Amino acid sequence: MGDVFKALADPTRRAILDEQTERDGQTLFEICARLATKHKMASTRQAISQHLDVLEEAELITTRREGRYKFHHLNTKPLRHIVSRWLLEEK
Amino acid sequence: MGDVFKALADPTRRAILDEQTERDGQTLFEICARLATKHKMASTRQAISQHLDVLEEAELITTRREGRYKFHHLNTKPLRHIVSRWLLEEK
DNA sequence: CGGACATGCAAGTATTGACTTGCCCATTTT
DNA sequence: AAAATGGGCAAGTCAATACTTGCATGTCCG
Repeated sequence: MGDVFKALADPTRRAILDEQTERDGQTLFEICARLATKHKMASTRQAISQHLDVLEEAELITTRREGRYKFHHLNTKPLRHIVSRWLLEEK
Repeated sequence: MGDVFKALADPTRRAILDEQTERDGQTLFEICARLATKHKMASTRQAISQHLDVLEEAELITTRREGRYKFHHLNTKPLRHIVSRWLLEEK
């Protein structure tokens, strides 16, 4: 399994998570388009595809194939480890 | 200000935060010693010093000088941004 | 079937980041 | 004052990572 923290280290990947928060279940091309317009990030399809691989290995997103489409879904479970590791004593 | 997520991307820095959680207000040498023994991480003083710089820039630790000693204190506030960014809808 | 569409794979480049090495400064101790 | 102690600075090395480039595969639609 991949490293959740390393997956979060890249700003483009965090923008992808933001985008998935706003609209879950997007395809690669949708993510590309919305990153370019809404987040002003002009990354190539291949670059974003590799970012998605990293996020998937860290289990921050899950994927579902349907014909030639591949949909990406957000999974926030790994993020809760961060909370339980250092934020146990919430005020 | 530094990048909180990039600061968290390194396992040694995360171990430092763990160590500070257990015992707050340590000096550089104390951290070196305890990382070596309790966390089995044999890093040099300079390496750890640089990690502490990164953590301080990310405001995950604050420092307090006293004579020739410099004490390091944990600050979890930046971590709460993570929660508010993706974990708003807790089950 | 053939072309357009959505995605995957892999090698190469380039930048970032972790660590080393060597020396320096300030404070305390004797 | 001199040595010991705690920490800082800066250039260089090496490995990890982000991105590019080019081509390949599978699916849908006419």
